[in-house]
Amino acid sequence: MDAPVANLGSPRVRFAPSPTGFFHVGSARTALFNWLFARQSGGTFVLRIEDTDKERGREEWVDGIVSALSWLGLDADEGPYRQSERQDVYENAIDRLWSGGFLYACACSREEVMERTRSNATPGYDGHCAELGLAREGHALRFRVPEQGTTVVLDVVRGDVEFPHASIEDFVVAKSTGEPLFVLANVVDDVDMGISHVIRGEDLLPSTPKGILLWRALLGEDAQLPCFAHLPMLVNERRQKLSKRRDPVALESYRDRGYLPEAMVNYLALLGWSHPSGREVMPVEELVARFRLEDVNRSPAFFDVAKLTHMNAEHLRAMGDDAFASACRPWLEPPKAPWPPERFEEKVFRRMVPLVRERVATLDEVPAMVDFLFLAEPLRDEDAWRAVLAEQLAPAVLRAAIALYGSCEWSAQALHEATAALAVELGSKLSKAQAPIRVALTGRRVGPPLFESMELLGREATLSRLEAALAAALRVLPGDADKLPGGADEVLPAGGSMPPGGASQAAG
RNA sequence: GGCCCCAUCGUCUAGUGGCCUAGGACACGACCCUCUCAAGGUCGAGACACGGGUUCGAAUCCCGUUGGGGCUGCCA
Repeated sequence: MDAPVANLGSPRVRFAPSPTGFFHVGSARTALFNWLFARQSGGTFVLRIEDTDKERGREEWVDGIVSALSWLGLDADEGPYRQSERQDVYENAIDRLWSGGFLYACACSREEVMERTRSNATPGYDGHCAELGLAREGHALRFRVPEQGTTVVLDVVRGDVEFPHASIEDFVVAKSTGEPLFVLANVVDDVDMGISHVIRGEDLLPSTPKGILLWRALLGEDAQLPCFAHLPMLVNERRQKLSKRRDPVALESYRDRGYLPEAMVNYLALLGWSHPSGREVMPVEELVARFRLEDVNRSPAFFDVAKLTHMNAEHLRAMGDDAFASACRPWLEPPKAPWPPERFEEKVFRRMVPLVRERVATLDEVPAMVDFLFLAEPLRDEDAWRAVLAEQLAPAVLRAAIALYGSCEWSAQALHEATAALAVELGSKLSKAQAPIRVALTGRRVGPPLFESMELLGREATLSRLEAALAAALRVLPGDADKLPGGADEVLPAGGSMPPGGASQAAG
């Protein structure tokens, strides 16, 4: 091991996940706070994979960590280092601890340890093997915790936390195979990598005094310890620590559901920290500028998807057309999009961008906003379709619309005016009259502004969809004009002119 | 059980002894705007866990209680 690196110069922090599953939003928050601190202090952000347990780590999980950090934009300055490649460093540390008399070999089986723990008044393992003088080889190695005294954790967010040594058992630092355990490898690496600030979840607070004991055993009683900051836990609605088993915590799933990395970062930053001005929606640069470790609070925070969703909508609305369009990319082709790729028209979509952007909270809502433009027939929301077309006014509106749209100027404004006039003619409000037209064209009762949509859809598709809807409306209203042997073409109003069947005006 | 942490609206939080009849945001409700839906605007309901201290004065400091959580592995 190299000489100790004191807390001089710029800070060095590390994010040290273990690759035991998909990437967790709680891990993302820890990584973010480390990264923010490093960036705002001009420090170094180190990525270290804690894969000392060979039976659990999997390469794909390491890839998951790296890609998740990359998606969030939390770039590491060093690493990833892997503990699995640093065995010699730990063995060397164990040698030194052994020869320094800090360790003893323990031959107790798991069952024996459990019995001793249960029957003994002192917490944890009772130190049974401490004075047996067993050989080092083939045995687990335990750290000899002093019986007297207290170890104090100096924590930036929690203040000084005291742990009486009497409450700390003689913990295992190396397996009987010689492999190091987390608490040892973690400290050895922090020392070796010159880590100045340990920023991690509060669940690690109870193991911190053990780490400090090791740190001092390795470097001496007056060793320069890192500055600790234990972040409040992220909890579920039942106020329990977020769990991979029961809670939706996979970062990837949020990405796949159309959440923006900048929204995720913004939201995560607000869990346990707040901007001094109270501002909530802000770019990452602002987070970097204002983040202070000392301002992190102490109480657990519920990961609230509803608020994340709101944050996402805010970030979406703040995006430029190009950025929004490119963020939409994955949602504009199968399997996320329901239309055949060859029918998609970039120009048409780009015209829709400003209308869509302010109506979606997540990107996976985008396809449903525009699918009617790229599908031969709109996808029908059957409930909406039936309900709207069953209105008494529907056939008249559709007939009049067909007549009007056959000849009017094909622009959103002209269509708006024509439809408004139609409503007046029928003694209806425009808001009511537009409903059957909307459902005829888009299959849904809600969606982007109707007249802009119509302009892009084009006269031909508009008219044929209106006619199909009229036919359907007459079927559900038998009293109106029963029996339509010839289909929609025969129900055009007498005074209406035939549609010229012009070519699509879409995206002209 | 032991050790440790935490405690302001349903949720995230502001608040560091008087500026608090406790502020903001999300969610919720009403209204306005409006071609639907959003967005936006206005308004509304909604919290200092409890009990003792200290103090002229406490959400803020101290003690206790209660509640919640974490840790307690030859996992990390």
